[in-house]
Amino acid sequence: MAARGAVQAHTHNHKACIDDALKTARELCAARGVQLTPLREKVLQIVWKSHKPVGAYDVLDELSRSHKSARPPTVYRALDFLMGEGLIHKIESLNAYLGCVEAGAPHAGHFLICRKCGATEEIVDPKLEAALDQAAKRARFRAERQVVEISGLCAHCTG
Amino acid sequence: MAARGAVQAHTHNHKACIDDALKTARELCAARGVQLTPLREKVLQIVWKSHKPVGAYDVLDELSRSHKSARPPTVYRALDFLMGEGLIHKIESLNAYLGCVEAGAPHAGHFLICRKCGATEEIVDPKLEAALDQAAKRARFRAERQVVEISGLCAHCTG
DNA sequence: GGCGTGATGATACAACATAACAAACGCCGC
DNA sequence: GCGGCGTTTGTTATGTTGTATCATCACGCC
Repeated sequence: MAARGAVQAHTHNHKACIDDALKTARELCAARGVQLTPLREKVLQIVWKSHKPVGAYDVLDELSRSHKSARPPTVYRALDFLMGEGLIHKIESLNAYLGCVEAGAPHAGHFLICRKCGATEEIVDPKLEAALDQAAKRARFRAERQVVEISGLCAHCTG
Repeated sequence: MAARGAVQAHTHNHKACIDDALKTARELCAARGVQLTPLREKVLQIVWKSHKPVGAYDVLDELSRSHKSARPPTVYRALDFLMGEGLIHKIESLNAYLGCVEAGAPHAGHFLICRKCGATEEIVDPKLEAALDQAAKRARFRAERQVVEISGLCAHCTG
């Protein structure tokens, strides 16, 4: 499935990737009894346009084409909803947002962010999760949220 | 030494902790031939006033008492200098800054952030570092910077 | 003295995010 | 039908965080 696991951002079929993400989102929201309204779905689609994190005001610019009344709160509310449902992540080090490739499975998001091409890969690594849990446990710290963002150069850009 | 390793933010002698951090900073800057000017040292001292991350504009408020001419660029320039010398870290998830307890030893900063009391502990954990390196390596990603911020409740606040 | 470099002063602005209240919409019980 | 309620969206304004740009100052050096 195009949107799962280690996404090859430079080579994959991104249209299928978006379609899949939107389909998953519709199913999840239906199952949960929450409303993935046209506005929210449009925002999700905009965030998914690439595998690069997108800023809220970029979303707003794009959204404004179809939604003339869109304003910052319009966008932030939609982003908050989507984050609440686990459909997107916020990349804290960039103040930007990214589609979640594991929507539906509760998880912390861990990311590899290429500073050259901007492509950002969400990684799922049990060993890393274990190491994070252990580190918190050692300090008798009750972890609730993990922000793990590794920036550098992706395989494609070092090549 | 008060400022080293796992700081017990709730119990330790913080005055000694600040003094130690400032002393280390002066020594490091002298050794490197860079200028820890009075302005920069004052900013460092303000950041070190607690073990809670402090916002740039909070630094500015505090700095203004002694430096009437201080403006946002004044503060951001000092913070940039201090980060460049590895004397403070930026906590991305809070847009705030924190004194570095391992100044002088190049390292990624990994943090445990208590959402209740705000105390933020910098952790040094070789296993976590190894897990992060491995995760990047597996994706053939050349890591340059790591942002690792775990928020939740500290040992003191879980009771 | 004149020059180069690094640090600070000063003004303006850009980028990111939220507060607060109003209006619209669907749903449900009556 | 319609009145009340919860959810979503509209609207205006403002708060917070961070930079760009150019001027000025201090110091060492030849």
